[in-house]
Amino acid sequence: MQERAVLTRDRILQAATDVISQEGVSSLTLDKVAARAGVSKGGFLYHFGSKDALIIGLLNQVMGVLDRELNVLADGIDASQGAFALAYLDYVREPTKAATDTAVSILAAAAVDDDLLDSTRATFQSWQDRLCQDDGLNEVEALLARIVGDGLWLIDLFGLAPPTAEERSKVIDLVTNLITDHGAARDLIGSAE
Amino acid sequence: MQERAVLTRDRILQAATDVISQEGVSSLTLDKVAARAGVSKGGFLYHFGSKDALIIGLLNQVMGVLDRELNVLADGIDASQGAFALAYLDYVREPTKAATDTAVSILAAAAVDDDLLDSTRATFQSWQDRLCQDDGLNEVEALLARIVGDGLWLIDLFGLAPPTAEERSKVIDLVTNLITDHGAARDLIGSAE
DNA sequence: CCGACCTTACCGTCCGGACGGACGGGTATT
DNA sequence: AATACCCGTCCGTCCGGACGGTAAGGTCGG
Repeated sequence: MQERAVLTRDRILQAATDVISQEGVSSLTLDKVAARAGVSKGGFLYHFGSKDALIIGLLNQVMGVLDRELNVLADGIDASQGAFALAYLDYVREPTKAATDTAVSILAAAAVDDDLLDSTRATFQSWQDRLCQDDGLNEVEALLARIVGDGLWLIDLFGLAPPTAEERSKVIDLVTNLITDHGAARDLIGSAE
Repeated sequence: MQERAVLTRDRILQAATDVISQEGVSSLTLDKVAARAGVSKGGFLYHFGSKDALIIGLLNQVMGVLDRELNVLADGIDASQGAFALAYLDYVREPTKAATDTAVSILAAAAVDDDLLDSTRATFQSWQDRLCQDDGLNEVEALLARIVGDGLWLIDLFGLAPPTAEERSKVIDLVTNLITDHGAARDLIGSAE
C-alpha cells in the first residue's frame, strides 16, 4: 500500500535521527537504521537507494518541518515589521525537537559528504533573503537576528558551553528590543563611523 | 632526536587538518593522513596510538592556538572593560586559518565520537567565564558577544549562507558599540520587562 | 499475473589497529 | 677506542570485522 509505504519511509527517517542523536554520527549505518526502523536492510534500500539518499531525505524532511514551523510562528507575531526575524529568534528560546533534529542531520551530512548540504544552504539563503527583503528590516538587524539564532542553535549542537534557558531569554529579549526599536539600532550603527 | 620527533608529529597534525578541510571528514583515515604526512602507517601509530588520540591531539593543538591568539588580541585592545569580548568579536571579522582549522577539527571530533569534545567544551566554558567575570561586563552582553562570535564562525563552518566581509563587519561593529556603550544596552535590557 | 513492498543471503572493499622488525645514535663497559 | 647494548623512531605487512551495496527471490493486494 501507498500508505504503508509512507509509514515505513517515515519510520526509517525517524530511526535515522534517533540513531544519530543517541549514538552519534559514526553509528549512522544502514544496518543500524534498518534494525531500529524494524525493517530489513533490503527493505531499507528499497526506500532509500543509498546512504546519501537517506541523508538527503533526512535533510528535506527536517528542513521542511523547520521552515513550516518558522512560518506559522511568524504569522502569529503581530509586529508590523520584522515578524520573521522575531520568529527566528523566538524559535531558539529553548531547544526544540525540530531544531535538534535538523542540527544532527546537518552534522551527519557534513560528516558524510559536504555536497549533500547544497539544498540546505539554499534554504538558509532563502531565510536570509526573507529577513532582509520581505521583512522591511535593516540589513544589519536582519543579519544579527540570523547570526544569534543560528549561533545559539549551533552552540547547542556541539554543546559548547550552552547558556541556561534564562540567559538565552535575556539575550533574545535584548536583540528583540534592539530590532523593534529602530532608533536604538540606528544610533549604534551610526556611531560606528 | 627530540626535534625531529616533534616535527613529524606536527607534520601529521597538519596533514590531518589538510585532509579534513580538503577532502572532508569521511576521508580522515589513518592511511591517508600518514601518506600526506610522508610517513608510514606504523610511523603514524607511533606518534598517535589511535584515531581518537589523533583527534585529541588535533583539538589540543588548534584550541591552544586559538586561545593564545585570542589573548594577544585582547591584550592589544585598550578598552577599559570588555577587551576579551571585543577580541572575541574582532577575531571573526574575517575567517582565519586558526578558526577554520579549529572548526573542522571540532567537526571531525563530533563525527567520530562526541566524547572527544569534552576538553574543548571546557575551554569554551573558560572563555565564557572570562567574558563574564574577568571582563567586568554585563552577563547578557558577554553572552551576546560569544553567541555572535560563535555563530559567525559556525555559519562559516557549514557554509550556511555566510555573510560578506562587509556585512560581517557591520554586525560586529553594531554589537561592539552596544557593548562599549553600557547605557544603550541597559536601556534595551530594561525595556524587556 | 503484475507491480509494490520486503526478505535473506552474499560480496568486495576499506579501515583501524596489531605486530615484528629495521635503522641509527647514544651510552656503558672493557 | 672498540664492543655490546638499548631505546626512540619509523617501516611494511597482515588481519578481523564492519560497512555499503547487490542479487534473487518471496508475499500479497488489486
